[in-house]
Amino acid sequence: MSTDPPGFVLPLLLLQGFRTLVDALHAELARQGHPDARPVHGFVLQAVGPVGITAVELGRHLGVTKQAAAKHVETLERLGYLERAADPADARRKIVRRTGRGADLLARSAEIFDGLRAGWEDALGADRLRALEDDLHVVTRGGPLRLDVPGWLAGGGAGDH
Amino acid sequence: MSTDPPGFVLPLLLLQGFRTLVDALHAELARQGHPDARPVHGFVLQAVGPVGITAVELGRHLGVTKQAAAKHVETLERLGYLERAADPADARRKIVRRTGRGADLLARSAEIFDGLRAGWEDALGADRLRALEDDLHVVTRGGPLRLDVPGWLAGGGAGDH
DNA sequence: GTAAGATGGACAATGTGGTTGTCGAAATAG
DNA sequence: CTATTTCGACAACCACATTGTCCATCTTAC
Repeated sequence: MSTDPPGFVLPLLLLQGFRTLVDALHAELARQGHPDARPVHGFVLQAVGPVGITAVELGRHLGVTKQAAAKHVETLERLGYLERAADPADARRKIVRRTGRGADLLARSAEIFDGLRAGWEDALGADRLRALEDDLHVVTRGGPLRLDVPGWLAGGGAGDH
Repeated sequence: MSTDPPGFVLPLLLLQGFRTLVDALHAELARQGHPDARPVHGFVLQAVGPVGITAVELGRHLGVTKQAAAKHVETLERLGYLERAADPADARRKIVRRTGRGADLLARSAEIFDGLRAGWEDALGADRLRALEDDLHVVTRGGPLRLDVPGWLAGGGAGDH
């Protein structure tokens, strides 16, 4: 048996794997009418959910401040992926909702990811891919999805109010 | 047999796995005298290599502009991880080298990563972890390491001069 | 040997994403 | 009815990346 690889290759492989998938996703999304979509957008749209959400809640879901969340909303609104409406029950709240285009982006993303996964299945075999997923699930304990990755990588302290 | 998970969980698992490892690394690094170390720093120090490098070359290795690379060097110099020296053979070049502290950070990181990998080995079994690494190696084809992750996630176009 | 081009490093300006802090309006608790 | 909390907006600031420009220096061609 050969010797184990050094520990530091593991994180590199994981990051590279993530990047490989996301790059492929956006290459295909661009081809399917979403050239302006960026990796973060999927996270935000996912967090918005089917029923809508407020900026504060959104920030809480994503692990960033409400201001940062509001900025994303503004961007995605400009791109036509989100819309905001007043809440009739609470004049303070403005509900952020996905537009048809936003839903389309998510639907296509899901489909494309399924295709990419099928590609991995061809390369690795169904059993080994399932094992890979199961194992990652074990070691990560399925933490919440957070998109404060930029600042996190660079190292700025995160933390809401 | 149960049905396959949707494709979009795969990238999430990979990212979460990466984050899990890196968070654990830096928690331990902070305990071992490197509280200011941040995820990017390891990438930079690794790219600098044992013999030193110029800012332009560094940027090329990392997939960012020379200005961005120079800023990282400036930061790491301030933290005591890097030092710059004039090249006697070429008055234009300034060689960036790791300091003793920089080498120490890398050494400790390698050691800690080994420990984290051992933890995963305990949780998953040696064979399955090896399979996971091998499989990731297959699907990623071992691309170069790039640290333009922040801008990449957000979506800004990358590209040197 | 000198002139033209390429390379390395620094500086300035800009854009984006994030945070803190503050404020006013509206809902809720007492 | 008042006090507290919550939501959204505005302003300022910082970090990191980009492009563009400029100068010094090395290299190459003539």
